[in-house]
Amino acid sequence: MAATLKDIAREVGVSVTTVSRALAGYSDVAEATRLRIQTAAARLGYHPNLQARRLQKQRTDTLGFIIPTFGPRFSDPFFSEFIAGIGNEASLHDYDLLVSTHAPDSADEAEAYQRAARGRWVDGLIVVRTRQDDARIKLLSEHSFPFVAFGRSNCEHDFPFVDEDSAEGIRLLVEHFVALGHTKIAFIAPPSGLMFGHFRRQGFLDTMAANGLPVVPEWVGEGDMSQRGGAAAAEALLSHTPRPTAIICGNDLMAMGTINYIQQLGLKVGDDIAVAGFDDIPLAAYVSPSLTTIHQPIYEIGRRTCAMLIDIINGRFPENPHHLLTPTLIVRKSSCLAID
Amino acid sequence: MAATLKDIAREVGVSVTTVSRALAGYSDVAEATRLRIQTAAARLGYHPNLQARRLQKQRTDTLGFIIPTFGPRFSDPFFSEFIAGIGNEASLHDYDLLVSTHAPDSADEAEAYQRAARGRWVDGLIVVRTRQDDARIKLLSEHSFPFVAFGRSNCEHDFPFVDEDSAEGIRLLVEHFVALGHTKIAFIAPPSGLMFGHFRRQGFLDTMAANGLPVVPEWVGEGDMSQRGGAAAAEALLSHTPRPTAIICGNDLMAMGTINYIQQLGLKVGDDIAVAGFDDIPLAAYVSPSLTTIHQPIYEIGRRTCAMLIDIINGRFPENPHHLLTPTLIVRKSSCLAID
DNA sequence: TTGAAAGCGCTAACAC
DNA sequence: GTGTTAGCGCTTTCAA
Repeated sequence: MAATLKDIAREVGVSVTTVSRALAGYSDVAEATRLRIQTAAARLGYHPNLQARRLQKQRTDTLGFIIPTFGPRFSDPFFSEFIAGIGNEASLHDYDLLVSTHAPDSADEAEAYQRAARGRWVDGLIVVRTRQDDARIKLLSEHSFPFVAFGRSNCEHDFPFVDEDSAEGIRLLVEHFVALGHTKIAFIAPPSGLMFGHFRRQGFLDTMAANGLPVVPEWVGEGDMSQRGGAAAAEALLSHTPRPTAIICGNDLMAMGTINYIQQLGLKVGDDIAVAGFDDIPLAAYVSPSLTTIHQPIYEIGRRTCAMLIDIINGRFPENPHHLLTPTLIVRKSSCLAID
Repeated sequence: MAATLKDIAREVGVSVTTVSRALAGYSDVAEATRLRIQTAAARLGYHPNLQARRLQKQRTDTLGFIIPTFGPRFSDPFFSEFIAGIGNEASLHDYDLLVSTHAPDSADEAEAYQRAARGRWVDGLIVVRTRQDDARIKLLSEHSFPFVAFGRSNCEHDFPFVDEDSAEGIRLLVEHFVALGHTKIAFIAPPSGLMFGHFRRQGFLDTMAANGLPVVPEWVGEGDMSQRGGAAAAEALLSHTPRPTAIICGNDLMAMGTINYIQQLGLKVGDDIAVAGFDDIPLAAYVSPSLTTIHQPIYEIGRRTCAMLIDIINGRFPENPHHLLTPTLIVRKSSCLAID
């Protein structure tokens, strides 16, 4: 069906080897021969069989990204932004990107990582949403399989990562509210099994303490990172008296759920209750009121993570394999309608 | 490094052939032998080399999805939702999903499709955002390369697709506004090079005519599907007098940009000016005012597209290769604040 | 029930 | 400059 080197060789009357070298641009081929070969290749519509090349070269020129997602869908804008980053960086370096989704910590997921680490499925992996005692990191580290994580972890292995200083981000948010005069500040944390959930929660507790503010247990909730989860956590928080006057949410999606719930109560966000999120997803500026949040350059993080991985795969181990990015506070109306 | 069939064969003292058959579950292997082989395989941590298997089997068990995107990023939630659909369906059938991004109609994109069609890069492709005289469809059809499109086209080839009846969706929107008493209705169309842009525009013109309403040229704009594009088009529309009282946007993102611009003018969306979108992205319900729109079950469409492709790859050509889905109107506040 | 041999399409070491 | 040979790891006739 598709033309092979053999077809070209037969056509031109040379050996398969010569064709291979001519097309690969080796210098030890007579220009005349190369020309005839190139012509024939073009005429036959030759494209190399990638499987064959990969088997021979013992590399797939493919990167893997296993999305840890519960349920059938991921509506989390984080992933699309991140995929765009790694995808574009990968194609810049002629790598393909293989994407699949598996529930976090499922047998399914473990199997996928096994396959990657042992089956030459891909040349390297990108790991996101790092977890406490992350089994993925353990496995890959033990197999010395190339990978880069978005997120730190608490395991004994040292591994390359890009991460954002989540605790610092939360600190900015808390101090923003303190500066606005708030003292009754609530927090809706991401799941603490996730490392960034842990860091964000810790950042909240530390900054509250540093400012001499009390942490009311009823004002510290937890949500599953979705709008629905945010709304549910907000409902729980706000059913207690006295109410907090400000709510920091562990991510933007939960902040949107929170805003929605507050509005249902007939209260005014940014006036009666201040709200902030974390991530600065593209729509954060468009919801109403617009969302005060911490900017994470997800696209850029994706690119850097991917670039680092490609370096590692090609034996260029980075001098500094631990990138910790400094977050930026984005003040919008949800924290105070009067601002701006 | 990684264990191969040969390693197991040496270990157990049988031939590679026997190991292969034992592991593949063939019945012509003595149970005792199989057991020894399985034990050895487990102990050595054997995982088949996928490249080798693929080369031999002449199939990759991989599906390709080339995202047509301008610029460095795709913040369009459509893609993440769609990828989730195809990704999950693919993994259900043990297919991998290869994702890459290329600018529509670029040389780059053409090359990627060539590679797919001729280089045994993937077993089949999913094509989205079909275009007028779509070169991708032409190429794949001529090579009889398995693919399924999300969207129809105007080319001479007959090909399998899943699509939504965009014209019908717009009809629902126009008649919704007509029922609310609007007569001055504007439209911000998606690029007409895109087939759904064409259908949506046509749906608008037809329904306006059917209702005896004038189509004012200044009230028909076009945007690039982004918030920014929507805001720009809205600005152009609203600079004319008289102003329209309702604006139908070709997608939700543009509707959000439009809403934003209207609010900047100090006007009230759903009161001074009614706005509607198209797609029902997850956040449509969360923006303020919530967005009247046409629901497209993107996730489900992704799944069906993918399922159809897998059927085709495996020689099960569908009885009906043309799925046209009926859209649903979702009425929210942006079309009329008074409505629930 | 098992093994030998061939071949998927490509690359690379080595000879000529 | 070019060809011969071998081999990547696997599956699959075909014999034994």
